[in-house]
Amino acid sequence: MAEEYVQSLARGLAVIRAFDAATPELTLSDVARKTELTRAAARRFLLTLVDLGYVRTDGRLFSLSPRVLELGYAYLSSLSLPEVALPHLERLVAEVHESASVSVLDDADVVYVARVPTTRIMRVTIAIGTRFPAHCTSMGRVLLAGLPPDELDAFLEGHPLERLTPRTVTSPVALRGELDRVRAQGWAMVDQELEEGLRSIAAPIRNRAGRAVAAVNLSSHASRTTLESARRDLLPPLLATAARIEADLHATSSREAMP
Amino acid sequence: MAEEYVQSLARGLAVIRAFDAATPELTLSDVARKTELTRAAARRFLLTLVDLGYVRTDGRLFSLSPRVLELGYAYLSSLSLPEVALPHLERLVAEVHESASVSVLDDADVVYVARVPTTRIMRVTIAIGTRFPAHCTSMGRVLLAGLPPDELDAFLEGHPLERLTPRTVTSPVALRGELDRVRAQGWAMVDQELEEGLRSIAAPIRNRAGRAVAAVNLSSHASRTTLESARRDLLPPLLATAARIEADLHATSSREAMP
DNA sequence: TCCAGATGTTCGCAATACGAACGAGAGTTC
DNA sequence: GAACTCTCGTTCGTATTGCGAACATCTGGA
Repeated sequence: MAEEYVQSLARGLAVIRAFDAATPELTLSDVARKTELTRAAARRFLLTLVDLGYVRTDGRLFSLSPRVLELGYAYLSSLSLPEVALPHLERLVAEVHESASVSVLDDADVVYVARVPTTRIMRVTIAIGTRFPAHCTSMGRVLLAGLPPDELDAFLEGHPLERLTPRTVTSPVALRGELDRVRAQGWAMVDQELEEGLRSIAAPIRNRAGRAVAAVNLSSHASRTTLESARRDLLPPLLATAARIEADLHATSSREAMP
Repeated sequence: MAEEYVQSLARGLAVIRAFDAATPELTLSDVARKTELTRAAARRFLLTLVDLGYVRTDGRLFSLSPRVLELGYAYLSSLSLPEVALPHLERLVAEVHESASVSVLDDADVVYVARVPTTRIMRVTIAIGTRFPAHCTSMGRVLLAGLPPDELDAFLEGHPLERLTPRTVTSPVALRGELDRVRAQGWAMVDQELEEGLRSIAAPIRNRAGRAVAAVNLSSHASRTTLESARRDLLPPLLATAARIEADLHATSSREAMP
């Protein structure tokens, strides 16, 4: 913990995060238990959030209000990438009829910042803000491949590679080999390492300095796309889309915060 | 301001909101100015947010980190509607080839909580969390039409109706007339009241008690859709989709926080 | 080089946020 | 019905957390 640390802000944010899919509505005491605060403290934070419009209550149960999206939206609106990328994703999807997404790297995860879905092929829904482990996703692979060597070393040392399916690459040596290949070919394909049946192919989006700062991908299901057809049919339009997004981002880069 | 109010939480959240499209990166002093805090206070909040991973800094400029999406994501993941609705939107878009969205009412705005875009037809990009004034949007119309009379009275008294285009309905009497029509026909069409050229058609999504708690819409451009063809070609699949979303929500309503 | 203005930082202390104790409600037992 | 126990939500005296006045540093202009 830093010296200059406002404990009340940290506690208040933990109260926001206490609401999730499993517990969308909570009593004051539930929140206190979940955040390990006293009931009096939880009450103060909840009442403050209600006053600010971020939380609603019927007098007993508390739940988040749509206004809390404003906080995440601040990030998206501060970043030109989603807005620039979305029309290109729309065009790509109209061409190949598979879901397309853009993500950035944050710690050990990729975080989705733009998406045009077609038909659902995963067990879980992907939305803006969804996070997956970088090591077993196609977009994560191109982003990791673009890290400077010291940052990649730090990543591998700091993050054990979790196994999600029998195919997940979990050894740092094997992953380095995969990333070498990604660097050589300029794109990544991941086959059922995140979820059984899920195939995806990704390309990097680079800034002016040539650093991969985001990734764009297409995802499909193993039942309708062979590895060969993905490379033949999906890769060319994907690479073209990445290039177009880059060109647009460079054209606007005098006013952007680029990841 | 309520008695039980944690000023530090409110201030910290204002710091998050200080970052936007116009100012994605800010110095400590910029943040202080923008939030009307002292530099010392702004510094403490920024350092706290950096420590929590929500803000990044190069030592001079601060910017939001993707992790801040987690705060908005808490709302989306706490609400079953987006997850239930998205597959239905995907199917609807595959059928009619126009962008489809779901939103909820929050104060005087509709807030987008799910979306499948096709081709962009508006000047601004719509993302999850985007807010538009309810009175001049098709989804806002069906949601306002579903308010109890006392709540609709309060809305009209508390919110002057802003004019966005020459066609925007800005008189409370005229809007009441529109809402009467919406109630009678069960859907709403809005023609270039939000933005020139934008046509959209919306249907309500109701909870078990019959209250319109969300809305689903299709949007198109005046250059490619007549009012007549929108009603003939888009309305039937839209209404069918609303019914399907409702059915699915009712099936899961034992575990949901429904708006 | 000097000065003024702007920026970032420190540390004594005031006021903000704290939680122990209280009040209220519900359920159980005698 | 009374008494007791447990859980929940709330209050208010005060401790400690967050405060900002003052200091330190940097930058640009004369």
